[in-house]
Amino acid sequence: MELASKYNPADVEGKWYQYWLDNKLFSSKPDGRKPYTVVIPPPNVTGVLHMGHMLNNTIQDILVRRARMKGYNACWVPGTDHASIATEAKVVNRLAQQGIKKTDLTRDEFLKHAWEWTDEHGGIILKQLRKLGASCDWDRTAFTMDDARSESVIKVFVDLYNKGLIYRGVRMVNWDPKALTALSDEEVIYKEENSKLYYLRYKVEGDAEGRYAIVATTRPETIMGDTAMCINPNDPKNEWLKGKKVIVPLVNRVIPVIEDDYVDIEFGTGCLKVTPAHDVNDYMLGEKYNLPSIDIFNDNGTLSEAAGMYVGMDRFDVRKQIEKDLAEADLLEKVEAYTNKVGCSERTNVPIEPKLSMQWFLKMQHFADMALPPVMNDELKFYPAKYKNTYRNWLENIKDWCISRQLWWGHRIPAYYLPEGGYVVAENAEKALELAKEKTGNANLTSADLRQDDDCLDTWFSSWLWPISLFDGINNPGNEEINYYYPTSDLVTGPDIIFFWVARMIMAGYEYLGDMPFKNVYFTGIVRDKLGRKMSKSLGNSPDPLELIERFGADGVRMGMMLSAPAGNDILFDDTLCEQGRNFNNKIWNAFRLVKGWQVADIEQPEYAALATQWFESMLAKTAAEVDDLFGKYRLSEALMAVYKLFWDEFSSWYLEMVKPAYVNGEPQPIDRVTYEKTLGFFDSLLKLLHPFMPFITEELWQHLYDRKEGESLMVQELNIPTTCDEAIIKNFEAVKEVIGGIRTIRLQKNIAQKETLSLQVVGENPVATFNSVIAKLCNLTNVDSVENKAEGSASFMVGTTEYAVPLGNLINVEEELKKLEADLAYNEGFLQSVMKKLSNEKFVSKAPAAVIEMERKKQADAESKIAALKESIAALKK
RNA sequence: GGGCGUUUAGCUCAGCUGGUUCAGAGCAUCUGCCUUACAAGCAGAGGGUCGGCGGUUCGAAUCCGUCAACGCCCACCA
Repeated sequence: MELASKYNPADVEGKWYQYWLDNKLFSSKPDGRKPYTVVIPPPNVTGVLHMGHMLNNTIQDILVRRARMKGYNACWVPGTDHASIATEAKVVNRLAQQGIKKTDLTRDEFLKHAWEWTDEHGGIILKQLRKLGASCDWDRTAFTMDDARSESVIKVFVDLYNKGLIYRGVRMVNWDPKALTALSDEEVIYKEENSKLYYLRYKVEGDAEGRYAIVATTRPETIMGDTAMCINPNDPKNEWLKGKKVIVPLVNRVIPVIEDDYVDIEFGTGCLKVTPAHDVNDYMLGEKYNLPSIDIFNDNGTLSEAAGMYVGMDRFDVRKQIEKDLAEADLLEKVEAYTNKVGCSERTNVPIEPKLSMQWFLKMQHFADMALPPVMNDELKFYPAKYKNTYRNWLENIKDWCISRQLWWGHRIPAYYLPEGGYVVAENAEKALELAKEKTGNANLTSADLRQDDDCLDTWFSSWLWPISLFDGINNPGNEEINYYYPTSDLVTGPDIIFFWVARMIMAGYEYLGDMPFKNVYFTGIVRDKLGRKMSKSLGNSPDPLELIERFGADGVRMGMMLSAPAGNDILFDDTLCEQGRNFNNKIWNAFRLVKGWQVADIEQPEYAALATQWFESMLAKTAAEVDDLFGKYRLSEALMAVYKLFWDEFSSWYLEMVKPAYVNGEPQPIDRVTYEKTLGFFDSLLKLLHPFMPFITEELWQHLYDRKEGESLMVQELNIPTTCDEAIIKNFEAVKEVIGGIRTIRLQKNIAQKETLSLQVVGENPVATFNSVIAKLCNLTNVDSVENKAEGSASFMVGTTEYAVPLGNLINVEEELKKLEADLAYNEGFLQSVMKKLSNEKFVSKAPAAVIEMERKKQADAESKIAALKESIAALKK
């Protein structure tokens, strides 16, 4: 077989992915094996793959593939999320481009457009994941708005309503004036903003001196909604305002001065304007003091009729205008620069408007009580564990969840209003009608008399059921799949959705299955550029994942992602990481070329090769054990590094160099069969260890390693490398490496080519004598001799307490050699001194554990023997 | 305003309950090599007073206190 000297991923990736699909290797059905289940964090249906998805899905694929090879029935369920606000916004924009306004359409017409959009763009991202190698069971692909999921959502809503956990009420909610919907608290992002603090003059009614109360506000455009002014009762400077009435500037409405210690005496003038309809705190004051509430805004953020002024203008235009008007009327005391936090919609990015409105809420205390303990006591583990604090903090301060959204794209709330007021909640219109008849006692009601609530549910109200609804556990409780796959094993997601999603899935899990939805949560970091900036479209610093895959191969990119991605740490992504991944692929490729290029003969196995295989067998076992341990701790990048070093350093640089047959007279020699078979076996094991990280190249090489049958695949081989190793041989070999390194250094310093043979002298006992044949081969030595005294004119070095010398005759520069030895001597004498200082410290000797003292004594003895040897060498040179 | 976390070689990070030769890895850097698997490579080398200060201890990167810088989360300050 001829192989190019460079690995070309494009030649193999598509081929093997199709092969895996054709052989149904990703597919999972309940069976007698233990399940290993992962549900994908469903990307937005209209989303496009970005680096965050790459990281997240690479990790999932690594975990899934490894579990599969460890003998689990691995099931990775893919799917997408309908993302109501984001998708609806996209559909509205597209319609706008066609000159169609949403308000011109009926709900059904709009939904038709939305489904068209979904069918067109939906699932692109899932296709892209295949390029990455994701081993999802695609037959299970789900959508949060498909029939089974929708039915589950509605069932759950009805159930929670019947349990008394869902209620409807008028509350101050976060209103998104662009998306025209309420948002949950979690969907509001507070941003620092440079704004102004306006000091407004409120004339005091009937004050003989014509005095003003000065109110500081950031939102002068809301004065039309003022229904009181509030002072702190303990504020001496505003004592004079008690019991007075003031006149709202421009508006000329007379409002009372009320007193509440909510007001901060230190802030501004200590006078607070109270606008119950447009501020959460003011709303509370309004409730408390029974103030009227004037809603001056329309849903889109323009001023309403109720404002009486500036009607129809946008809220921010009004702010500019009213500043002018106030100044003209001499009612503006001053304006100060001010930074404050403004809540913005997570989706549309516009400042949210606190708004009083009728919404549906889910009572959360009940869920919080269930969801907190299992995480705190590590039944359900978070990696990294620091997120337990974040989780706890949220649950301990839980607020009710506003679950209604004024959107059409989503699950419509199954509440039906009765003609004479009131409503019923039911899974469908028929059941609603029955209930309605019961409730009203009117048997003549028809479904036309009922009006279904127009609102949709929050997207997360469907995603929180994801681990259950994917296995139809809501519609079909106790079915075979839910029993088998639930609880799922690992969830891989970002910490940014710990409240939105993770916490709520835990809640739903305990509510509906009485058990956790997953056993472990792996929180990934955020993918940033190498300067630490978040990747964003506007910065243009976000690479296109598919282009990266083209440049470096999927395996190269996967490795690039994983090389620096410890759980919970942000990864600073840089193309050079992928380059490293690509280079590694090439290394594997070329090692394979070497091995498969050997001629095999039935000749005796050389001693050095026998030693090499023994040693590598142990290294392999040791690393396999290490990798097991690291996977157990979800330290994936370290596991990858361990395998990387095993392959590159131990296997390629040491093992292959040791067993590689020599050339004689320009002719390659054959390798003995025993070593050859062992080497193929090692390669097989290495490919298995590597496969979860780099599935494509490993499959390609595995297929060529031996003759394989159609349908066979590395991805379903069992990863069962023995993990017991011979520590002694590993330790001895470390010394061998040092000896070889010492000789190589001498060659380099003296500029002696590898072709020229040398000999090695070991002064005194040779602790690595068993490896002489290995040392001789790698260093091109004619002989390794044990001597009493090294030859004159030799370059020497020490490994441990043993001195090694390479006779070089007149090549030796005595001056240089002396300098080197003396530096070595000085170092060892200094070291001995520090050890002696410790040992002569009575407190140390009396208090430190015996083992530690023993260690120090050994250090002392070793140093002394080294010093003696060095002194001897120096004396010999000086002769 | 609270809470959490980070600070170890040029970069990204390991260093678990304090003690196996005065701190490790990968990348990058430097030196020498186009040696018939691989220059996307090979061989070798250099590089850190473990953020500052103080304490506990025979002994601290590792424990405690404090300060500083950075980051994240939560919170209604107009």
